[in-house]
This record gives sequence, structure tokens and C-alpha cells, in this order.
Amino acid sequence: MNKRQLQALETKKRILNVALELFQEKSFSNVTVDEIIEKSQTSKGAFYNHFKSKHDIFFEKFQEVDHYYVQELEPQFHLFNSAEEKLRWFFFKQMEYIEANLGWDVIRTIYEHELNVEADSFFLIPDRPLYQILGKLCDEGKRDGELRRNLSTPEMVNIFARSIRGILYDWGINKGAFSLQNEQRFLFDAVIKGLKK
Amino acid sequence: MNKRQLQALETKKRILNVALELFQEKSFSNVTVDEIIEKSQTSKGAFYNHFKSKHDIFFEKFQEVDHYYVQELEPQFHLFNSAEEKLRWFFFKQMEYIEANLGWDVIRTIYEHELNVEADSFFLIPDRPLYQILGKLCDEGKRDGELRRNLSTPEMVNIFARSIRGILYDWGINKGAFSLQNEQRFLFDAVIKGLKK
DNA sequence: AGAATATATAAACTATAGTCTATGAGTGTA
DNA sequence: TACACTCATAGACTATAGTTTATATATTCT
Repeated sequence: MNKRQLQALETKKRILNVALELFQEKSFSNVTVDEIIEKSQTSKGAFYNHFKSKHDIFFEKFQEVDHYYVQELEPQFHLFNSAEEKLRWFFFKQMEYIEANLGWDVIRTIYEHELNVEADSFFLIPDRPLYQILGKLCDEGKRDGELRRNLSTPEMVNIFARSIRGILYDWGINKGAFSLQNEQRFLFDAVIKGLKK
Repeated sequence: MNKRQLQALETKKRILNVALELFQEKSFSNVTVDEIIEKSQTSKGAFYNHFKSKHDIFFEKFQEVDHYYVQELEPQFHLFNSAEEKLRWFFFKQMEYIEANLGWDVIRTIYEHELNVEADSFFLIPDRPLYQILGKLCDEGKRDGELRRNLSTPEMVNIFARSIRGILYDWGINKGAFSLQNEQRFLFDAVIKGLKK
């Protein structure tokens, strides 16, 4: 890494840190880009050189979720001996992680952005790790006779994905007023039970 | 109604019609307020006198949904003899109505707005007719021993509301790419089955 | 080493939703 | 009928996300 790249990285980090700090303090929508660049002693040019948009800052953070699923959760599936238990645990850990590490403002912002933007939708990438993991678990459940076979795997994955979206969206509009970790159980228990044989 | 009120109503109608026409043609986000006022021969003042925001135009339309539930659907519940059938039919008619009368751009816009705005959330009104109808059906199902009794009615209503949100949100980001009427069944069948005794 | 190139940054500019203020037509009253 | 009042409308103004262009400095090539 040469001097120039180093300085660019420094700038990016500075913007990112100041932005996250401000978002934490005042929430995403109450922070302006001008404020971020002023407080980080940079400029519009610098900001938009490093980030596609104001939303993009959270986007990077959000993408870590899938990384967490693959790196931390998937390797532990073997500890459970039914697809049902794996699914239950997976949803639990997922919501726990989101509540502890991202927070409602990140979720709210990402969910808003996804509704807004033409390209770059994260939710619509068909081979997003989340969907692959869910697909594998559904296949496994069907193979072992735990889950219904009259639904295709993509259909089942859709059901799960929409349930996740439903609860996270709700959490967002409620500004994190309920505990994701506690509430997730009601919805996912019902859905999983509904998909059993 | 005097001359003045009449003219105001005329202006409002003119703005509304032009706006809806333009939204239909180019979708909500590709239409500017300036365009609306130009094409309707009005002004910013007139526009914001009649509507709280650009989003507000769709909001009025969206609120009709609850009216439809109460006026058209609720009176027909007696035709079905179990809470389960009523719920199934209710979700079917709901999604059918939304698909036929509102369309994905309305849903997308409303869902975006709800994430955005501090006050005036429609989804968070606790005695919104939708929740009351769902509550009644849950109570009925529990009373008749169809539905689980280890969940409170508000908890069950939440599960349904989040499922609705999940599928509608998904429909929004997919720009109406799937048929709500057809797809709703997969999710709601599973949830209803999961909530049965 | 010096010229040519690439690129990070600065900052002016644009687009657009929403606010504010002035005006004049319509309404009600003495 | 004349006067005061109100309210719908016009349009200038503001806030803010995002774009464009210019510049200066680091890097690479000869």
C-alpha cells in the first residue's frame, strides 16, 4: 500500500467513524452529509468518492450479517440433530446478533434504502448466503421427513425470508421498542410448525 | 358548500388526479412535485395546502384498505364456520384487493413512508380496524378450541401483522414481480397451521 | 530526473421536497 | 354597500442529498 492509498484509507475511516458516531448519537435521518464532512474535516468530494450514498455507510455494516451467518453459525449446525432445531437456533442467533450489533436504526435505514433504490438491492441477490443456508436446511428437513414435501425449497425459503422481513420491518417502524430476541420466537415457532409434516 | 370551498375542492381534485395519473405512468419516485403542480396548473402553496407531503397522496388511497375490510369483508364472515376458514379467506381477499386496486408502487411508497416519518404512522395505530378484525378472529378461534391458547391475542395478531408486512414488503422491493394473490397462500397457510392447536 | 498520468480532495453547482410570506378574491357583518 | 377578515393560492426561499469540475499531489513511465 503506497502513500496515496494509505491517505485515502485514512480519509475513508475518518468519515466512517464520524458518521457512525453521529448516527449513534442522533439517528441516521437527523444527520446531514454536510455535518459529517464538516466534523471529519473532509469534503463532499471525499465523501462521495468513498461511499455511494449516505445509506451506503450502513450498507457495509449490514453486509457483515451474512458473513456472521456463514462464519459463525453454519459451522455449528452439526451440534443439532434435526433441521427444525437448526432452524430455530438459526433464527434465534440471527435476531440476537442484529439486536446486539446492528440496532434498529441500521435496520430501518437498510429497509428504507431497499425500497428506494433501483439497482444494488441486497435483498434480491438470489445467491445471498442467507438464502443458501435456508435452502440447505429446508432440503435437509424434507429429506429427513421433518418438513412438508408439497412445497418447493425456493417456496419455503421465501416463506422464511418474508417472515424475517416482516419482523425486522416491524422492529424498524417501532424503533426497536420490543426485544427482537424475545419476540422472534412467536413468529418463527408458528412458521416452522406450519411447515412441518 | 360556498364558492370558495368548491374551488378549493376542485383544486385538490385536480392535483390528485394529475398526480395519480403521473404516478401510474412513471411511478411515484420518478414524478416531482414541480411536475405535478405544473401539469395541474397550480402551485406549491396549493399542493401543500391540500396534502401534507408527496407521500400523503398515496396515504389517502391506502387508508381505503381498512374501509374495505370493515365494509366488505367483515359482514361476510358469517358465511364461514370456522375461524381458520375466515382467516384464510380474509388474507386471500385482502391480497386480492391490494393487488387489484392499489398496486406495488402504492405499497412500496407507503412502506417507505412508514419507515421515515416520526408522527402519523398508520401501522402503529393500535385500534386500526385490521388489528381489531384479526383480534376478533383469534379470540373466536381460541374460544372454539381451533387455535392455541398459550399465546395471547395481541401476540397472535402481531404474528399475522408481521406476516402481512413481510409479504407486502417483499412484493414492494420486487416491484410486484410475483402474484400476491397466488403467493399469499404459502405464507398464511403455514402461519395459520402453526397457530392451530 | 522530468513528463505524463491517475486520483483523492475541494468546492461550486443541481435537483427536489418542503416552508414561509405576501396577495387578492370571497365571505360575513354593520 | 363598504369594511374587516379568512383562507386558498402563488411563488420565492431553504435544506439537503447527490453531481460535476477543477486542482494538486502522488505515481509511473521514458
